[in-house]
Amino acid sequence: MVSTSLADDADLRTRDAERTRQALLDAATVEFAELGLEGARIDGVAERAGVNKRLIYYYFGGKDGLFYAVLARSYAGIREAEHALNLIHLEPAAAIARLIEFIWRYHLDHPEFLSLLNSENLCGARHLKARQERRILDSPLLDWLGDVLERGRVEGVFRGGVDPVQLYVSILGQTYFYISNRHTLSTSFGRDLMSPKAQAERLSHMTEVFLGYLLIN
Amino acid sequence: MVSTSLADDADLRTRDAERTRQALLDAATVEFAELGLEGARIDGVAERAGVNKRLIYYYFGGKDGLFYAVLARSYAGIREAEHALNLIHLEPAAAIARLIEFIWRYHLDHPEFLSLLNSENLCGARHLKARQERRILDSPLLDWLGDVLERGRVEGVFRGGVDPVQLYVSILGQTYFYISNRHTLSTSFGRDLMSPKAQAERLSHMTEVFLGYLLIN
Amino acid sequence: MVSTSLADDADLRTRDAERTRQALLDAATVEFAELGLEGARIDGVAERAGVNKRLIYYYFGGKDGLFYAVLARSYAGIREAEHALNLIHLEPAAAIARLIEFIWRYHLDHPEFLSLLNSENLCGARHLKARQERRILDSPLLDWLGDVLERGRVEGVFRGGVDPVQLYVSILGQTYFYISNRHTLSTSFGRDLMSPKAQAERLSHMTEVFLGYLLIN
Amino acid sequence: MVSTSLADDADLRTRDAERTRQALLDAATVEFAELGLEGARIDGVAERAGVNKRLIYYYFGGKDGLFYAVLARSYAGIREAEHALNLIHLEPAAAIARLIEFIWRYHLDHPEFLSLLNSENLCGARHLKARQERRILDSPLLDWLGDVLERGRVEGVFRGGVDPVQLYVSILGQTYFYISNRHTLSTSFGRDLMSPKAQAERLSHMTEVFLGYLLIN
DNA sequence: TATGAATGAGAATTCATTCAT
DNA sequence: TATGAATGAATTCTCATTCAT
Repeated sequence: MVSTSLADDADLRTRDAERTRQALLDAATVEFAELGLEGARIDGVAERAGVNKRLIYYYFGGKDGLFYAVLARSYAGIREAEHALNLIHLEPAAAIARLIEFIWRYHLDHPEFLSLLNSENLCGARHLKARQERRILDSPLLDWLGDVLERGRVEGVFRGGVDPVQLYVSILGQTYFYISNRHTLSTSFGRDLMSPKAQAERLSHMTEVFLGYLLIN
Repeated sequence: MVSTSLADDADLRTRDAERTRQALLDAATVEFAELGLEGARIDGVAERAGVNKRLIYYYFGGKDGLFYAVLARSYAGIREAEHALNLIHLEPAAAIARLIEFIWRYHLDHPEFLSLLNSENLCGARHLKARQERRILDSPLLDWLGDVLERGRVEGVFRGGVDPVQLYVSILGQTYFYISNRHTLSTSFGRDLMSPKAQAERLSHMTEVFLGYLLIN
Repeated sequence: MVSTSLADDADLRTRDAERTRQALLDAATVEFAELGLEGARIDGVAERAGVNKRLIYYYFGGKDGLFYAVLARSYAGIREAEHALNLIHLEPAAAIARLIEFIWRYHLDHPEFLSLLNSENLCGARHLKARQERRILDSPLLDWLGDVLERGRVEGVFRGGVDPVQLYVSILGQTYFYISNRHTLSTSFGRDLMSPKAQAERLSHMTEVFLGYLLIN
Repeated sequence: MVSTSLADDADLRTRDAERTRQALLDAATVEFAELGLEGARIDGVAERAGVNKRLIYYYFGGKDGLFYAVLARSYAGIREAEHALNLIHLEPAAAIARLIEFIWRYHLDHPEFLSLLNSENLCGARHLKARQERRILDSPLLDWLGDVLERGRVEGVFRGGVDPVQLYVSILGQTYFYISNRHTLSTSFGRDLMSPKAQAERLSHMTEVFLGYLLIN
């Protein structure tokens, strides 16, 4: 009853190890998102994870390694979500609307991702540049957006000459800025930007802008 | 162009409170913009300013007081620049183009302002909320944009029903995000986003989007 | 109307100087009493006095000089109060009771004096030892107590062989300790030691003890 | 007598948490007693203890936590010493004399305790009030004194109507004040109050006062 | 794999004091 | 006599990281 087979022991250890890693990543995601790269504390992460802080060094090498792991996992998360999106069988206009809504919802649901990106940009993207894992940065959305724009042009509903990269950045910018800067914006405008009504208005405005721009007549 | 007058140099050593204050604010603006609120160091600011760090406490009370002063001065700077903008005597479409260009140029020329805003948002805008100096947040641009939209609508060139606040935030978002997230974006796209050519393309894209959206026909 | 005679000017200046000195001493007395010698702040004193802190150096040379001045003035205060006490025309027992009451009241009314003495003792009385102003320490009470004890012995009402110094210290100790240690004592006993009732009980207890000890029969 | 065993020295370098804690408490007791709460230095404590100062924060949270720990241990020390005192099998008068002598000796041997209490009172007993560990403050002496007074009264040797709390405070006051204020008192009187002779005289005076007060006839 | 103990460099902040006017 | 500006040395406290087990 006390002894277990060697294989089981190894298994359990492996599973615990993985659980510990995930607990650390979860905790670190919150810590980094709330406090920024510099503001986050190793002790804070360990405490949130309920784990000895020495393990952060064991698993991730240090604070920067941990941050990179968190960031990479966040990118992986959005990549995964993107794959669930299917624009091909939608009409061009509907596809654009769907894309905007997807990005908007994802940013709303994952403000921590925006915060992590801010941190990464503050330090000149040194974590991403250090490791050349370009894969995690490649979004299929860009290609799909290109397809949709082309399809719309061919069908005569969209204007031509639209750079998918520029448009993609514009969509991201409109959602990102609204959410990431909500505190200063709501202080400026004296409005709650995050009420359900405000959210709905924002989404319909964005959709209107981009479709208004793209659609011919 | 680089040299400063002897008088300036000499005066820096004299007991000129205002000059010392400004030197600290200049230094702190750079330090906070480059390293963020948490990453900035009191020693770093003092060294950049060539001033005893004790004076930071003497004049600003502490790191947070200094940050607020820096932020407030940055807001004042953009407010001042805005006043030089004159949209009234322009046709609606030209006024919109001018507005977009103004914001774009200002953000390009003052990336430190974007960084400061990111820092302020990261901490929930606690500095702005602590002092209720709402004045510094009030931009005349919003009113002017409202006027332009209305003028365009009356003249029959712009669509109606456009919320100036939403549009203002959209314009800001498109410029802000491109500049603030340039490091991760350029890593993602493998493009230099800041080359003169890229800048020009970005501006013309943005103008196209918003005018394409607003203009009827 | 604008010009005043030179003499008046000098007078006014002198009077203002004295007022400033007194304001500083008043402020410092409170600051030192509340926070102790080490806990007291030069800035705190200047602020309480509503005076530039440079003047502390001008008038008193520094923190230690200020503390000594405060202490000396406090001693002078109690010496002055003592002179108003007249034990000679009282019967021995009444004189003792009067003496105890006087000390008790003075300590109650001047807890800052106790605190200052504690500070001075903590640093080995270095301020008093540095200047040999023994005069300020000489209390007439000791002589008067000696007289009363002798008178009582001769009249056959008091026991003999009582050392006035020991008795004086005992009386001081009983009042001093109760007041100086009131915070820990009241925490220990869970009683408010400073209510009027508690104060009255304390005084009558002390009087009882010392008269019970001294009186024959 | 002075030398410590090799084992002790070696162990101080090992990772013995309890030993480190005690070393810090010993060092801090001296530092706080000599310099007061405000005058004591974290660096001073660490240096005296031969320990990294970071550990003060690790074990005690900060200066105040350390002070409380020191104070609590000091209270525990006197509580322990008290338990060795046995008054029950002594005659009332002898018991009182024994009690006075015990307190006197304890204060003489532990002047640091008096100093710590002064510090605690200076700050309004905030450390004790913050934690509600009333137990450490409860002395058995008070009950025992009550018993002795009652016994004496019943046996007809002591006067009645004596409040044990008042008497206890009086005894404490007489010993405490003499020792705690020895520097100013000896400066005042120009006598060495701590010579063996002076100590003996003080003890006999105190005993005489309280027995003179209590005993009938 | 996991952990409590320990550390050195550095962080913000404080403080008595002096300078220049 | 008075004052705002300036300073250097401390002082408390923090932090990422390593050690020993």
